[in-house]
Amino acid sequence: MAITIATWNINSVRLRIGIVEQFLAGHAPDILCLQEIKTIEDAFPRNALIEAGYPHLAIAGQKGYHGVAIASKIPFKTVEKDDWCAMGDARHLRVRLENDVLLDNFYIPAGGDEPDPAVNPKFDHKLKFLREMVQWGEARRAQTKRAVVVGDFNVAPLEHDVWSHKKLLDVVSHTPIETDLLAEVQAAHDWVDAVRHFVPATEKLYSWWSYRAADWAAADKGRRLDHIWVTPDLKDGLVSTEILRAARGWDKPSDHVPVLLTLEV
DNA sequence: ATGGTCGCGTTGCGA
Repeated sequence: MAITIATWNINSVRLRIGIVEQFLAGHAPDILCLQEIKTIEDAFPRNALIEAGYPHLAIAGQKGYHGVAIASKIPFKTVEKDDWCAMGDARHLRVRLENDVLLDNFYIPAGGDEPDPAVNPKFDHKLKFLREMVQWGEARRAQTKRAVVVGDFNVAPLEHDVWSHKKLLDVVSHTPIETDLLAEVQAAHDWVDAVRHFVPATEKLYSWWSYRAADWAAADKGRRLDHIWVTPDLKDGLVSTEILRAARGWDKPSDHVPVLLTLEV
């Protein structure tokens, strides 16, 4: 069967539940993975998602910061969450689907402003998180052949995943130390970048535009921070992808837009 | 070169 998985950094699910409903009504993914829900689990807008047709909910919440969730039309066999870097942050959820496909949803730390782990603890945390992901991939690759990983990775890995490769080489999200580490994460499980499977690496492609631009669309200084990867065994099942740029122009938008993948599993 | 805008939960912090 073909399923559609979407990932979206929503930047407060309570504030933006209206555009979540709009997105689900218009695009009807089978599974929606959210990051930065910015709420505890008890205050998560469960009823809105159930009424929208997504009764299967996995939520890892935290007061004020971070937080991830998975809302699904199809049931989960299991739900797990890992504690990355022993920080106690709500940055990860894993579900097993009925066909035994594993789906991991990540919110990787943004990393602050200064790209130097010696002076910036937030950047140090980001690099440690990525190194743990390398270990995770190496440990799991032998036993997990059918898996999808999505999320806000807060790294724009390729030259044309940012509006100016040269100008962003020393900007957190596109520094070589981060892009090299993300490449290690990808290699550790031979992950296939599902979106770039369909869009050539020579084409500019973004999923995030800063709130600080006076006119985000005119300036178009975006970055591709949100990703969907699949294991090689699922590569032949890739059907299509979409980055919903229009969502950046919706009422009271998130600074990220939904990224969608349809695949046969 | 600088500062620009968000959301949460209080007026600072993280993005």
